[in-house]
Formats: sequence, structure tokens, C-alpha cells
Amino acid sequence: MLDLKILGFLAEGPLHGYELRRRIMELDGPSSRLSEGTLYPALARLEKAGLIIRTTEPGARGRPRKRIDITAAGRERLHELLRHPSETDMSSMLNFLHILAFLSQLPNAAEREAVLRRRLEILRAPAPAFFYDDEAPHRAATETDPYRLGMIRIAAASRRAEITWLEETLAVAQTTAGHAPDTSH
Amino acid sequence: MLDLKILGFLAEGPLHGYELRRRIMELDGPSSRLSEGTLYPALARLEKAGLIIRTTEPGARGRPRKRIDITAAGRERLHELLRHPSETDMSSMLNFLHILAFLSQLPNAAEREAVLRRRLEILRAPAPAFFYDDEAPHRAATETDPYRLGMIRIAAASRRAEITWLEETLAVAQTTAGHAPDTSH
DNA sequence: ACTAACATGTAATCTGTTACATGATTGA
DNA sequence: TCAATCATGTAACAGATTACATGTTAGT
Repeated sequence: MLDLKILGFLAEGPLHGYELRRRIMELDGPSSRLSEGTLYPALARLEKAGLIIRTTEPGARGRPRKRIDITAAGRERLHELLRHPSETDMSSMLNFLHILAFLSQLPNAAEREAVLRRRLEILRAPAPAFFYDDEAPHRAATETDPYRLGMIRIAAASRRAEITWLEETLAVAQTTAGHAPDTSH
Repeated sequence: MLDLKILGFLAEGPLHGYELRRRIMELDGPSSRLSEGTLYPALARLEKAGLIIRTTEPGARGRPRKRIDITAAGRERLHELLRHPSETDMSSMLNFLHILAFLSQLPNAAEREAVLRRRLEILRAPAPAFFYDDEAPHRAATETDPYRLGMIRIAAASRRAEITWLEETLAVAQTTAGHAPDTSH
């Protein structure tokens, strides 16, 4: 997911590491952290793989900034990450939200919709079998612990919000189909 | 968080590793994974720290099971993890939900409520500053990308569901105070 | 006969964290 | 002058993953 965020933000325009780090941290909301020890080695890895290029700006004020640009290969990799997120990433709400944050970078409208449909299928799948109930239809019915009931209620509300938005968005995409849904070239 | 889940489930009764792994995976919903390579080394670590004890059951059928019991020190550690979750854990919805799953293990009612109040404060804090807006009050107002709008909408719905439940639960706790809120001894 | 589930573990590798090092600029 | 913010990095370590090794029992 870190590669996705790095490439996703860089696809919008070049940045230097410090600003990139700030944006990635804001994406997860305030109080989220991304250490330099995570970002800079990741950038070195991506540069080695030819997905980004770092150019030292000879501004000479303070430590020299490095302007980071995404390459064509980097864009292709970003599209690939958006097109085929892992099962794990599609199953986690937070990871899916991060995919959503960059989904408009994927040029093909049909491919974007396929990602939404895949998430919708996961959310619609047989009621999330909370906990170790072999007997009951689903945990909510047998659970008595007030905190676990809260947990189930909050998770259910999030799930419903996601389903509603996905259904609405896919319905609109359906009616728009053939007009201007695709920005690929 | 892994230690919390291990100790949390063991606090309900002894288990062997395989069953413990199943429960931890179900907690995160279907399709979540916990590899053996994560669980068993973690159990070894916890045993070394004196928080759990593993006893080989001489059942002799198949690979011998190991019954895992939580120790008094393990219970104390669980209480500590529940009493003082890290800022990071309290800021993430998923991590907070996992704390909720085991919160009833914390014997002191006032301490349990303090955890809920702490989460409520984080959720009420100055509107989650999505993205890199220095100018606008908050991102939702200026965002035009439909997927980012969806992201914001889903996150907002989850946040509201959490706030509602927390407020209700704390209100009930208030009226019950002095009756039977504390199970500590 | 084969597959799935039960059951515990190790090794190599990857990824991330914390803590540190370095140093300029801006505002109180 | 002192703290905060900008800016890039390294080193030691912790934690998790994937893939493998080993073997039984129950159902098709």
C-alpha cells in the first residue's frame, strides 16, 4: 500500500520527499505517522526499479531538495496496483479507501467500475461471521457483551454506508455509459 | 495488536494454537489471514515473557496439541494494553474495534469508560483534515474527484456511527453509575 | 485414493519502526 | 536565542509474510 500512495500522489505531479510524506500522513487522517525510515528507503527501492526519478535541485538553501518525478513505468505500475489490488487489500475497508483515493488515476472507466464491483461483492458476501459461532446464523444474534455489540453495530454501519455509495455510483456509471466514461487514449 | 488479540482470547479460556489462530482470523472478518509464521513465534515470545504457559497434551493423536493458558502476569498485561492503548491504536477505527472486542476483560468500569471517552475525543477533534488543503476549512468542500468524495462520505458515516454508539453507551453508563458498574475485586 | 481440516513449527525475506545524524530557515 | 518546521538520510531492530516441513484424521 505504501507504493500505491507514493505513486498515486506523484502521478498528480512531482513532489519532494518531505511534502510527499506530509500528504501520505494526511491521507490517513491526523495523528497517523509515516517515518522517514519507511519513506526514504521505499523511494530508493522505487528509484532502483525505475518507477521514479529523483533530481537534486541546486537551490543551495538548506539541505538540497530532491524533486521526485514518476516515470512512465511508474504510471504503468500504479495502474496495475489499482486494477488488481490483492484480496487482502480489497477486504480491508481502510485499504479500499486508499485505493479509492487514487482510483481516478486509472484511465479506463470499465476497469475502475470493476474495482468497485469487486468490493461490492465482498461486502455483500455471507454475513461477516463474527467470532467463533458454529451454531448461530451470525454472531450479532447471540452476542451479549455490550462492547462486542457496539463493535458489530459500528462495523455494520460502515458496511452499509459503503454498499450504499457503491450501488449509487455504479448505477450512475451505468446510465452514463457510452457518454464520457473513458479517459484512456 | 497481535498480543492483545492473543491474550484477549486466552483470557476467556485456554485454547490451542490452531483454534486461537481461527478466532483471531474471524475477528477481522472472513478473508483475513494470520499466518502460522506470525502466530507461533509470537506465542514463543509471550511464553518467554511469562504471559502464557504452553502444556503439551499427551493425546497422542496426530501432532500433539499444546494447551495454552494465560498467566496472572498475562492477565495484568492484557489489562494494561486495554487501559492504555497507544495513540496510534486509538486513532485507527479497526484497532479501536479490536480493543472494544476485549474491553469487557478490563475489570474496572471507570477505566473502561475512560477508554471510550478517549476515543470519543479523538473522533470529535477538529474535522479530519483530508489531504493537502492549507486553504479550505476541510477537504470535503473543495474535493471534486468522485472517488475521493466517496471516500470522505464513507469515512464520515463510520465516524458518525461510532460517535453515536459511544455517546449512547457513555450516557447509559452515567445513569447506571453506582449500581453495578464495577466487577473488580 | 485424494482432499480438506487439524496441528505445530522453522527459515529466508521483506517491510516498517524508532532513534539518530545533519543542517538551514523562520518566527516568537 | 530557542523552538518549530523544512529537508534527507542511515543503522539497529522488531514484526510480519511466504513458503516450506511434518504428520494425523475424517469425509468423499
